[in-house]
Amino acid sequence: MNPETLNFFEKVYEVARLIPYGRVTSYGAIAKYLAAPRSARMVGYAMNGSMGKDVPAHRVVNRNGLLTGKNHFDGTNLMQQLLESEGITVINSQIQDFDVVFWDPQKELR
DNA sequence: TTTATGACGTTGC
DNA sequence: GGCAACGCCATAA
Repeated sequence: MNPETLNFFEKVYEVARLIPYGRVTSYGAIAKYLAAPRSARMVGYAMNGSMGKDVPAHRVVNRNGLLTGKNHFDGTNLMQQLLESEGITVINSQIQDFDVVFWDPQKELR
């Protein structure tokens, strides 16, 4: 496997770990921060490999604020409960006030 | 090796 | 402003 690919995955995990409590971000934002805006899907795939690690994958959603990856968690609404326990309002796998809780790594970390 | 698929995003209608 | 289609790119079959 390419070293750069490993670095890409590691950077995804690193950024995900930096997400503040009660905040969320999108796959595209992370991909853009990693200078790979065309590889947003790979970010999602990386999260799949992050399961079992110290990565808050539940804080990463798509640009719509929709919990598209909730199926990859054990329970059907586990991801939603995790977010709600952090003070984020989630209704039917849809984050409310997404623009408020949204956390842009490129803007915050710069 | 080629084809299909997907935790996404952008563009066109 | 909402829905459909296309593009990207790594993994799986």
